[in-house]
Amino acid sequence: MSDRIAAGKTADKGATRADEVRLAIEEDIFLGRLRPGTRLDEESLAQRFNISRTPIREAILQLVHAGLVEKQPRQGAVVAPLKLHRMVQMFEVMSEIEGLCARFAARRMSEEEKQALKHLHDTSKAHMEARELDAYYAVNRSFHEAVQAGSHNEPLQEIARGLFARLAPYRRYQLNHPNRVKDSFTEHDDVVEAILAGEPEAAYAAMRRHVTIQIDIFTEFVSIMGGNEIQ
Amino acid sequence: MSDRIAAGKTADKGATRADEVRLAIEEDIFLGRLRPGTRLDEESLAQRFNISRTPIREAILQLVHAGLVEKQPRQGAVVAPLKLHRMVQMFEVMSEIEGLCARFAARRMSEEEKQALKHLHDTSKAHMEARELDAYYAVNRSFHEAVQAGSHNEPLQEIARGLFARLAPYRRYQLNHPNRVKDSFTEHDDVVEAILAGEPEAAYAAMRRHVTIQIDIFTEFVSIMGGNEIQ
DNA sequence: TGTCCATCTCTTGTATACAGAGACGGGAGC
DNA sequence: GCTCCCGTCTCTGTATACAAGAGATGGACA
Repeated sequence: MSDRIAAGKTADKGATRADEVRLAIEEDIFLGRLRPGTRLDEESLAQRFNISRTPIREAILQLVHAGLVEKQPRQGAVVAPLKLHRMVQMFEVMSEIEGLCARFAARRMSEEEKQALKHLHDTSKAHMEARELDAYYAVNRSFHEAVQAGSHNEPLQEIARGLFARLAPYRRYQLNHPNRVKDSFTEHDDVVEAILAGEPEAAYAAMRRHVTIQIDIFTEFVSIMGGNEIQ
Repeated sequence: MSDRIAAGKTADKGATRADEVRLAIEEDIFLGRLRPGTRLDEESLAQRFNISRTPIREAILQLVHAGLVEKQPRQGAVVAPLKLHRMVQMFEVMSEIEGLCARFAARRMSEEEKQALKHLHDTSKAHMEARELDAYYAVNRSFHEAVQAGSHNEPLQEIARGLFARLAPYRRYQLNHPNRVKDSFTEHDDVVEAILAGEPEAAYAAMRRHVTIQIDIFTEFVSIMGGNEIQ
């Protein structure tokens, strides 16, 4: 049964093989085991998961429509390599989308949600002070997800998740920027404050600034690398 | 070859049968030939297009990920019926996304693009005065697409297109609202003016208002119908 | 007569076989 | 020695056959 699927989190009960494969490949992309540009060969994937090509094809199609994989008729699929200018555009949209989430969150979060958000933020502070990078970034992701959920707008959350997924493989590049963790925490601080105080525009501005700074760091990184296509 | 595909626009040269089927079904949904809630039976679709179930399944999967179709494992696919509160949320996001497009457009549109937008707007005025409803709404769509393209941000355009596609089957309901065409034109007028003048925030506000009004009309329509699920 | 259970059928999910389009390499010609 | 063309070969796209789950239907029992 599910032992046929080698990697990744276990899928839901009612899920099909295709879904399990999709989750596994998705995780491989997130974690960098599959780098952008890597070819996805149907036959070898079929062998790896010990199933036929049919569900593999379906999984790949789903990934194509999630934007994680690119595919051209009769020329196979590769993990989507993002062109630089497109990635900058995506960050640009991301900053607005996340800002929007924060604006809604400031208006709509329940007291429980606000407390949960504050708790997440406090946790990340502990990780920051202990210099636990990986833990900090894990909580960081939860933080953003909490704000997104706080928007109480599902389509908006889906858009945010989609953008996040497509940018995820590139986020690790900013890990090593000097003082990034400390600055990031300070920016989060502004966001939390505005949301807890129920100030939509301040929350929007703070979150937008936070994500925009990531664009700066990213383009800075790219200009050092000098490449037009990151892989 | 392509004569196997009965309906819709002809697909690209390199396209697969699955792509052709997807386009055909997409158009059926847009034009209301397939109403939300309609079951998509793989076998009968295969017969209709005179191909096997395999490409049909791929087409359906693509539609699922475009949000036009919903699917549960082993229970088939139906044209996505939107829950009311979800639809309102989508309009809510749409107003922000289109507002964002307008904001970017005001900053980034070239002189040629601005002239083309103005020309579209003038054309719609003629249709309005001649009371040519269908023509007006066709140009209306082009108008919105022009603004989206003017944002010069592809991911943003994709998001806007996706939302538009999912809302398209429901838009026709506002056709008959009293004075809607005239009001709509006036709202467009504000948008055009702001964009031509290069005023991002005014363009954002005008476009946001324009789409928000559609939400009002829509909810008004729904409250008259009284249903929780529109079909 | 109503309800519950078993079976049956219909539809989807998966496997496998086949066909066709590009890619790649070898050989021939310049 | 280099280039171009043709054949082969691999991989994707499609068809078809098979398996399995979900809902329907009918019968039996209360």
